[in-house]
Amino acid sequence: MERFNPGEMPTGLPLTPSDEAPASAGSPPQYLEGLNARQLEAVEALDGPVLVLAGAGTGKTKTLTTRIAHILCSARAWPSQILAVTFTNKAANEMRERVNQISTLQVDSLPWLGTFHSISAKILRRHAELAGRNQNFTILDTDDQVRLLKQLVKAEGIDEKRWPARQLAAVIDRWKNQCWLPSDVPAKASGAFDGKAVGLYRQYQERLETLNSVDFGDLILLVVELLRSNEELLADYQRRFRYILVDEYQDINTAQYLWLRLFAQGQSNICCVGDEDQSIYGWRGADVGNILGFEQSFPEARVVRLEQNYRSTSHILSAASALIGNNEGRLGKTLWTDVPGGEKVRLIGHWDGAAEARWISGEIEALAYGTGRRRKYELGDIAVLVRASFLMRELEDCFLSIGLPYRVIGGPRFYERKEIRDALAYFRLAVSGADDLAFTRIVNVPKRGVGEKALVSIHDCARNSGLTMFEAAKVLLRNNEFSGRTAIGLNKFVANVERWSAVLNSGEGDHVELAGRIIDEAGLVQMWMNTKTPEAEGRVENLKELVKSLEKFNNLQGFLEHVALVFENLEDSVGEKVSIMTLHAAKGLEFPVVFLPAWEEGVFPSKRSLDEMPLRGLEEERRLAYVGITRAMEICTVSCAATRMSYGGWSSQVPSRFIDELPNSETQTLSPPGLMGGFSQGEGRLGGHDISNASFSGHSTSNTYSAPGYRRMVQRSRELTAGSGRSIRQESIGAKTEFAGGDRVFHRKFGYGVVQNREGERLEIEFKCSGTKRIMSRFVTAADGTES
DNA sequence: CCAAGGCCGGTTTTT
DNA sequence: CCGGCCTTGG
Repeated sequence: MERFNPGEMPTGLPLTPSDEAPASAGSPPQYLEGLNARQLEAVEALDGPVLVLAGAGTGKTKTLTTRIAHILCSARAWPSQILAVTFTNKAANEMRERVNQISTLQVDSLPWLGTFHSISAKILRRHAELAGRNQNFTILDTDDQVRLLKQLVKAEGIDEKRWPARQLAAVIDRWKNQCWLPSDVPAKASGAFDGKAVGLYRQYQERLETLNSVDFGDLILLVVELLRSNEELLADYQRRFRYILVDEYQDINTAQYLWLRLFAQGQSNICCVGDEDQSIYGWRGADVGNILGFEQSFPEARVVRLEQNYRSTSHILSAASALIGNNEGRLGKTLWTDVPGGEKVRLIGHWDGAAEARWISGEIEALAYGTGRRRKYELGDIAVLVRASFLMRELEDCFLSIGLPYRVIGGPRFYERKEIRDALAYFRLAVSGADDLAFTRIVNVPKRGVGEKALVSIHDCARNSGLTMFEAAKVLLRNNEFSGRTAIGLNKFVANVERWSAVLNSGEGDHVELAGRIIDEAGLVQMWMNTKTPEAEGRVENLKELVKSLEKFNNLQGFLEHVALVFENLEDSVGEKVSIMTLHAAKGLEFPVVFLPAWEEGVFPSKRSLDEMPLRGLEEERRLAYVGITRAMEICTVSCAATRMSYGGWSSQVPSRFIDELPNSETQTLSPPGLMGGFSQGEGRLGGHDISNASFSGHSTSNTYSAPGYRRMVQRSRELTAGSGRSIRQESIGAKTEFAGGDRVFHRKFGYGVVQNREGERLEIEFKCSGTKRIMSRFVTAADGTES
């Protein structure tokens, strides 16, 4: 159907193309069936601002996509008149797919459905000259950003150690999230970097402009600036975007809010969907205040609450609701389900992280491979969600050792890997010799004798004569400025790049083949094959993968334009596997079975976020806990350990306050065989929960628990940790002895030893069996000399 | 110019 | 305990 062609619509078209309305009048359209009353309300409230507060598992995406379908099917707007914004490409793709599924009209494309960043890039490319760029500007990622800043910091003669470029990048990023250009940075905020940050920010922006580049923050910021200073343009976009939809509204930052508001001031048909209880990105600039203040920002806004949950059992829901009820800054929702019953949230304490991992692996095996009624789950139905990625290690170690197939979601991104970035830099330089950042990155990768000194002289030459670094290198070569090895290496490099770029410009030959040749001739493959580290093989594989992925594009340029913004992580979905990921990565997902380990003070809630902002930090951590629990459909297990190894040391852990906040009525406390929670919780309680009936699964995890030696160790540890308090609100009142050198001590894991040295709380102890370790004094007790 | 060893520091992560 | 980054010695 021609009318749904995504092509550009002329501006100033009739407001309502209703004369061409599809035959949708009469009985309610089929796509509205199956929506509940609230969802229907959210779909049909098309005029004016709408805030949809969509709790976890309440059909948020369904509502959003149906709303788009409804706008289209009722002929309120053309596809090109709908602005639909998400945060991730994944969400955008899913939405596009589901609109197509719902709509029988086969909308092949909604041109303005995408992430904040990709839509901004699209707008910016059209009007690049107004932002001091040309249409082919490149988008720098964090790595490029830091490299560039490092150069500037160095040039300013600032101590790089005291003010690392990373930190400066973070400051600038924060300012951009606030929508502040250098001139907008308020005096009271400009103290960073000894007050030099604003100046560096200004230089950085100038540098970006001359490089014809923007960073991620600029995409939003520059679009706002563009529209603010061009009334015509703004009016044009406001007329175009008749309906605006925003996903995950709780995660937007100030710049994104201003961005949205500019577009929305036209028609005000803006519909934002979000859940303030799932706002977990405050640390990177997201401001919950935006969703809390929606009704002030958009007066007359209609608020629709989606509270019927279709995901979790009632116990899981109630536990999550009770937990999040402890937060102050809420608009308030009460999730409910009409499906009764289900398993209570399971709580269990362990001796240490390894025991916790072992227990989880045993449970997973029972659920997936076990016999009897419990065997109703596939590995793919099960997820382990952790607060921070360092917690994955112990799990992985354990899963590996028992051969339990798992997959880690959200590791390092494909295009952030060194080998990929190097290859991309070669492509960039071949496409544009002016890409100085690419040049600096790879001129000596692999090593070809072009070191710091050579680079500086190339840089100076380029600066002094206004050349690109690539040109400058050629000039210096011609003038014989370099000695033997450097000259040979650089000459070959220059010749290679020129040859590739000639092939590229001739327009002949296959770009996939060229890419392969570049990687090969540059010596990247050779470089990695010569490396003997275990991951080298994988890197060569990744390079092959990169070349293969080029097949989906028409040319190198097109590929590079997309690579910064939309490069999917290739997920290995081969076979059934348990998923391990961070809580952040789990947002938006659901699993029948969820394990939530390491709920311990300091880990979760994380000490650092509490230190940074005690109140806001705690609330965000609590929302993270809420996100975790609400991922579970049927079985949710929260666990903690009494001891955890980190940074090579051991530390004694206290159960998270969030465990206390789960009501007794919705939880059951399990105990691992032969061990009462690892902690000695006074009268057998875990975070205030009675330890009631034993493990649900009936399978016995491991016999090691009942081995006599193990039992003795547990017994011993119980005595030693007795009185360590059942809640963090109660400080440890355990025997706090001051130790001195020469004292004989006992440690639960390492056994008997002698104190060598003391620095405050830190003891250096030489253990009889385990060598010398550094231990906090509270983890050891005085040994009475009765060791056997 | 570069490879090997010491030292410091170390959440969460998308675009 | 690990990895990144800087210093040192070839």
